[in-house]
Amino acid sequence: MRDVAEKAGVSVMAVSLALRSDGDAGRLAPETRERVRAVAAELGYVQNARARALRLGRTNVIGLYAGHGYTNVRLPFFTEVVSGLQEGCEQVRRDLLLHGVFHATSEGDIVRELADGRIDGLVVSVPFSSTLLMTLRDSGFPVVSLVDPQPGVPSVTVDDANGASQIADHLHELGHRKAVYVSSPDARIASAEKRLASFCARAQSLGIATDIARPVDEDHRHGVVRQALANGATALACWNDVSAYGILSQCETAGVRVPDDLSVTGFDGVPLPYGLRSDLTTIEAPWAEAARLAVLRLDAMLNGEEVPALTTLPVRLAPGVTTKQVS
Amino acid sequence: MRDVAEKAGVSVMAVSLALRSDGDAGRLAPETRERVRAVAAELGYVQNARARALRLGRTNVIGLYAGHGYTNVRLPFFTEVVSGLQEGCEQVRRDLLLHGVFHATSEGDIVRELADGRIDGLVVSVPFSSTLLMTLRDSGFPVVSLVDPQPGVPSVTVDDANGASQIADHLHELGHRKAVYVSSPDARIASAEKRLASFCARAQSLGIATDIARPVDEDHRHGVVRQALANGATALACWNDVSAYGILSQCETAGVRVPDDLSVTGFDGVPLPYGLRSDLTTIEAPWAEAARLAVLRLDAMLNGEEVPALTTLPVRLAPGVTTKQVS
DNA sequence: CTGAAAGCGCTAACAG
DNA sequence: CTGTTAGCGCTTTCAG
Repeated sequence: MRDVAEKAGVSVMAVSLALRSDGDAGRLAPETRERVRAVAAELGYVQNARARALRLGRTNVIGLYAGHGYTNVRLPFFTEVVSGLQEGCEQVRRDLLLHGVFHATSEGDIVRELADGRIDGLVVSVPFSSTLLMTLRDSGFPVVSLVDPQPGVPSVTVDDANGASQIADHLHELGHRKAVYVSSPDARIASAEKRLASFCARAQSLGIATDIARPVDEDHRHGVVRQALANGATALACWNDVSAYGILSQCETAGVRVPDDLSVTGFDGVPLPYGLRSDLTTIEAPWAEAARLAVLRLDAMLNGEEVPALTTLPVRLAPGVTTKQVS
Repeated sequence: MRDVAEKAGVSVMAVSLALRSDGDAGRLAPETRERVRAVAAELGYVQNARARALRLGRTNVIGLYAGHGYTNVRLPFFTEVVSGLQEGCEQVRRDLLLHGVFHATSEGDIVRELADGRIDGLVVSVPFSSTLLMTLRDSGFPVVSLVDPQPGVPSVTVDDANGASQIADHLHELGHRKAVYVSSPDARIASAEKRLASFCARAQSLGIATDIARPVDEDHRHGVVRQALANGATALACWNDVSAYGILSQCETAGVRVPDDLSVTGFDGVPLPYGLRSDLTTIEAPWAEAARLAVLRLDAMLNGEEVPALTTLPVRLAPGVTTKQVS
């Protein structure tokens, strides 16, 4: 920068001003400005992001925290989330940092890493209230919660209750009168419990008898399928697609035909790659859009704007071939 | 930091030393060190990454460049690549930056952004020689190329030639004597051309007559399928899985049965989500592993070590149900 | 409209 | 073994 200043016959200050993209445009004579820019281009000068970050107190980078360990983009759900974050980042001209270091370290270390200034703010996706998130929030670090609303943290989520109730409606229309709701083994997951409660409430009012299962592994899922059939259930409503595909896989090994012997539904509705059609009847939730909005919220916070405490996006039923009319 | 120093009754310097994780451990009395650490913990002090980055001249962050626009993690190929990069980053304790800003800007701006110090090095995945990459390389910026080897840049790739030749062998064993190779419409993609050349060479020596197609869109792919059947071809070998799934989709709309009427093969073999089995006969290429190695190479470069110019990973045939014996 | 000085928070040198 | 000095590259006062 000093080189540029010397060669252009101005002060370092002037160079700094001349290269400012939009801010204080009027402070420098257009002529000087252009001359400085020309010299800078000639010398191949690029502003140093590190120095800038230190001086300005921000990096224009936001991070993603999705629990200990790095985010598994192989899970379709996170593929969508990361895609949405990228879209949002492009929109607000920021970069996205995928943290790679907080595996197998203490929670204190993780907070330290997240709040050490390498990012300006964080999108958090943890399924239940975490002390880590609360620590971050209490320290005044800008955080937005995705998926599961967290107290005191602006959140973006989808309408779990409505989705679950749409599933109940769908099954009712198809004539199902006995179902099993396959929920998460971990009862702390807020969104899962919301779906469960909403499904059961709706099912009850529609006259669908509902059992609840919380399978923890493949064997257990196998048992759930057998038990359901033994009890005369005609449908299995799963709390998310991952769980639904697990059930489908067990049905296949057990020789249970879907949807002839049993109807199966999921929740999330993330598109498959390669344009492959998903056959699963599910609730399509706009996770990418939710993630994009989370970035916009975070950006607004960083700009000192007020942001809504909660944004809930609508979901819709996507009928597949895993549900059918009860004969 | 000054607060910590005062409270512990030492100089700022001592604090800096005490908090160093591994480096100069012996320079400070263990006792002082512990005292300082205790005070730091008490005050909730965290080192400022921005200041550190400026002073040390590095950020411990590496970036990914996969062409203009942000990397589409929805493409299974990039899902694998990003996963591999994450694994590598964890291993070398660095973060991964997904750039969000270089969409719709000039190439100069992109180079400026990539080389402005926000990242220490870059993993590049571009299918053919790009001036951007050469500019970066010539400026001495640490770069590793993934997928397509680039002159003067350490590269990690998979054995395209061997994979293509395995496909030819497979088709030959199944009795195919006439095939169409479905390549990329863009003849500049080095890996695609390598696969094409290797397939054709092997096919010829095995006595398989091979036509070449370079379909640009769905209509065109439709034509390729019809033409292939009209010409008596019994197999379509596609240069990658995306292209193969496109062909399969056209076969379906055209009422062409796979593999009864036509065998179809792909290349990449990326696993599908949800444990779904892919039915496509393809070449499994370890892209995640390649990406992980790319990070290790980059890290080695940044540590001033010598790195091999080219690393080629082996691939293997994964037979599916889209190929069968010619009757 | 432009320049000079001060400092963001940290660490590498050198003294003590 | 510890403290002092200087400076990474930039921008924000405050004078000119």
